[in-house]
Amino acid sequence: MNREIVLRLSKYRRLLQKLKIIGLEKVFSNNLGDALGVTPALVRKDFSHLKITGNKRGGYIIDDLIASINLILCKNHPLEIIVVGCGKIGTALMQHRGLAEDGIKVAAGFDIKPEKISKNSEIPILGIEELDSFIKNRQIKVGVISVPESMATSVFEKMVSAGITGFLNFSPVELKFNKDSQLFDNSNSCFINNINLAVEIENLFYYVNSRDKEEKQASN
Amino acid sequence: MNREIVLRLSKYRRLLQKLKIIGLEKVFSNNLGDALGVTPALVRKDFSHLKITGNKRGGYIIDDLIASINLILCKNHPLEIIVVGCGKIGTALMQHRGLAEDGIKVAAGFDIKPEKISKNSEIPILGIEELDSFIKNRQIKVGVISVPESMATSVFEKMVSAGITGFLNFSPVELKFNKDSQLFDNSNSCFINNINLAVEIENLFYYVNSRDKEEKQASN
DNA sequence: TGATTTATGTTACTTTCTTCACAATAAAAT
DNA sequence: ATTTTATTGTGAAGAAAGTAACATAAATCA
Repeated sequence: MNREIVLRLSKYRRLLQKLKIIGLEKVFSNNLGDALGVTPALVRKDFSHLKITGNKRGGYIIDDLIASINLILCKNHPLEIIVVGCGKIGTALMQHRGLAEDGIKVAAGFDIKPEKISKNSEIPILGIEELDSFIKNRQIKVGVISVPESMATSVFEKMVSAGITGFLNFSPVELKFNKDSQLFDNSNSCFINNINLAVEIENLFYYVNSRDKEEKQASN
Repeated sequence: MNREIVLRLSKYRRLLQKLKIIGLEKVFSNNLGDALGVTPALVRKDFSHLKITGNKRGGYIIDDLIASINLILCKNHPLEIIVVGCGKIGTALMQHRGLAEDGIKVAAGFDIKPEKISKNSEIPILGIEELDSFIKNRQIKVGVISVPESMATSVFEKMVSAGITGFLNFSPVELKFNKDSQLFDNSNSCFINNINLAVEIENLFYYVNSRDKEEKQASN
């Protein structure tokens, strides 16, 4: 399934939970569309695609929707991740309330610096040398990379070989899965979400400035 | 211009600077395509779209490419941003090396808690009450929102009315620019990049798990 | 100088995602 | 019971982004 649909599912889910708390029981494609800024037709198509069916003139039952989406997003058991690189961003992520609120648990952090290690914290921080065994023992599948640029590729390869298949990468290196590489056997492939904060901000500046330019032209 | 193209431009730029440091002078669409994981045709199309022209059989001159992209991305003057909400994520961002390395300067942070305020730090942290005047005086156009969910909308509206038009939003609220709202005059519109970390991780779990399911089916 | 090689620039194609539009149908109203 | 209303579900149209392919032209080589 398309990444965009899956992202929308997460957002529908968040919204539906809020509506439920408020006390609503049914919701229309129209409402969900407004909240997400998409057309109601797309909402209905998303649901139809997932075999979720509503009621003519009655909309969708919120509880049913949440249940269906939970099933698809595997939200019925806790989602365990690790964070590799406990610098500012890594630590911020480990302590981020939003994750826990959404049922995501950070099983451990890892760092190369001995002074960062604290095995008995609520979320333990372990040395890189324990990375491989931890991932294998706990069967961790998803990890965050928040190490400096120079370490990113080697950390990535360690994580892949230990069994991680989903990556959220905050290092500026554009990680990509190279099927041709000897390192990875073909049966494996992995999913990488590269978030480069500088690039995201640069991108905003482009649009802000291009709008300013347009306005200047328009005023001439 | 399409968001995807602009993101690729940032990535080309990063790469080109590295190639330049190594000592290269020319580069082929092929090289850039490999590095970014796209087809060479798309690289050429991107450049052609930007009126950047190469040399038949000779590829593109790296210096020229960098200069053209810098112009488009406004990288010839420092890009000043503010960070509103100096919790874990906000602070991590303010001190993030990657931003400075890419010519992005955090002009100030803002927080509601008096104990966080420190007007004389290298990057000052000011109270929310100074937000409006600071944005207006310094003509800041781009801001990061890293406040708790409950504050996000009100902070967003304050920033819009002070003149911010580009937003990187880490709060779980899906901010969107509502033209119909009385709050915003129609001549303004703004660019919002919502990054919901929990949603990004959920998304990875979906793919990781769906691959596992496929494998189980295949083995039956 | 002419042939050959190699990378660009661009047109046409393909694919993928979204919106439009409307038939189907369930609930509500009369 | 019949009509009206409101919302779903979906097939067809449209838009957008990326790929493939090839004519074009510069550089090299003979």
